[in-house]
Amino acid sequence: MKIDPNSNADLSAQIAKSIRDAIISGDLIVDQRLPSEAELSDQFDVSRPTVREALKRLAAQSLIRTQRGATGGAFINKLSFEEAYPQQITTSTLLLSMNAVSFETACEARYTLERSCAPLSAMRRTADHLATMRAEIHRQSQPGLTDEAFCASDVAFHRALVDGAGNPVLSYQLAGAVEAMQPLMNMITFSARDRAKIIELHTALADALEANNATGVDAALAGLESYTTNLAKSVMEKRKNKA
Amino acid sequence: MKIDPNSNADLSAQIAKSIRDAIISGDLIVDQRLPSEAELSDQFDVSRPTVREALKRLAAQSLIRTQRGATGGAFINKLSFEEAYPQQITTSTLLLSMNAVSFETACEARYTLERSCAPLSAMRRTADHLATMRAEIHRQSQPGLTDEAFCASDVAFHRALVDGAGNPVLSYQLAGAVEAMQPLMNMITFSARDRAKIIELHTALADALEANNATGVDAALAGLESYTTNLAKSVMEKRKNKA
DNA sequence: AGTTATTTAATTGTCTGGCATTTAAATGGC
DNA sequence: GCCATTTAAATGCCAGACAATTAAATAACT
Repeated sequence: MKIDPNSNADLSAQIAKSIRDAIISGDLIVDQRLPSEAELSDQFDVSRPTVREALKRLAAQSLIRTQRGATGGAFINKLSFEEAYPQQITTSTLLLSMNAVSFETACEARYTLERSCAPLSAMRRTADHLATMRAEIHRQSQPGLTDEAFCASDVAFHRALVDGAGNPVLSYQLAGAVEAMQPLMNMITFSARDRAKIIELHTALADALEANNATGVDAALAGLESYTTNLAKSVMEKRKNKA
Repeated sequence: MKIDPNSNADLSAQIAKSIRDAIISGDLIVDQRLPSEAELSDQFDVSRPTVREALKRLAAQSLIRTQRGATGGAFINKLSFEEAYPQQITTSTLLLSMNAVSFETACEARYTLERSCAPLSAMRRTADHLATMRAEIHRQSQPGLTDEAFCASDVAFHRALVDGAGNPVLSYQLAGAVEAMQPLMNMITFSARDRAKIIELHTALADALEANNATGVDAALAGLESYTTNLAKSVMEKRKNKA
């Protein structure tokens, strides 16, 4: 392994890329131990701090994990869906907040993706998924619930719907879309009347899912999308008038 | 800012988290300059190498960029969709290869998501999107094309379809699903007959898109999914018999 | 005065060397 | 054979230094 010291990229970035490529290509496999930091600095002909910076880059992407002690070192990490979730959500959240994506666009994407899960979920959802959704509906109808808690429950409800499709890849992809919307949703203050309407649609959704009725689920989601969008629009309108 | 030296997490990880949280919460805004490494090491009461490791972690997630020189430093990076794409693809690819996701599951997720874009794309696709797709179809019918090139063209074709929906959030979410499939698709060797069938379905898809016919697009995608799945199944079958 | 060349200061990038901490294995005593 | 101790290997962290880069301040020259 050799590194070009005349490249405009950092040495640590080059080394990280070199190792990352080896992981992606399959040259390094899960749980395999990388050479020690001292050995790596020999191989790449750089100092140990530089190697360490490279390893931290990889650790930030959950590509490796490190362990101290005699048999320690850096190991290729088995990237799990559970680990990838938060990163996906963080990235999606920042993308939305930094790129001035309109509420409509984000909402459209979210419901478009979610509706695609409806047929599968209507087919495969288990009793557990249904129970989770009913429980969240119940929580949502509690009076003293804060807006944040209401939104969190909303996320949990929709996640159960998505998970009902029984496809982990789908769940992963949807996590970003659904959870990243939460900060945006939190900006909307839900009145008691709005909550009742949302709960009504959630109940219709759960009923349809219980009856394995894909069309009904889809209709409920469409209803939610249009209601949410209109709600957001009127909230924005009010704010503009006040200011 | 204070860091707990007794936590089981690395100091650099804690510092990175502290800064990352400040970015997510909006305390640090785009293009804002972080304190210099020397100042940060004072503030967090750690050494400069430790601060640097923290900054490299953030750089690995494209959350900051650094610049050398008198007015240099670390700046909060505006995370763009373009930057986020490759990371999303890398993560999706590794998730598939490390978690023994079956071809069927991955394929189902990919086409489920893609079909959800069909109605929007049939409504909004521009002439450009259509031209890209026609061009890719033409490339796919070239005789001497390698399997890799054929798959790459396939990806470009489907990406044009997704982009046609005119929703950047949707395009971003789909990028992972579509592109991460490519390595799996590459494992299938396409015979001339298979390619002809795929091109036929692509043509039908483009025709339906040109006619703003959402149902037609959806049908073509459904056809592609079942054809691809069956193809993969028979390839796996043959391999098993040989071995 | 205006323009160009030079110096200076600030900052990141990298290296050397070292010590602290953690962990498992080797060693030794019973 | 079992338990306590030592040892060695590895990561985690630090101090200090120098190199490279960059922009601004300064000086020199026309």
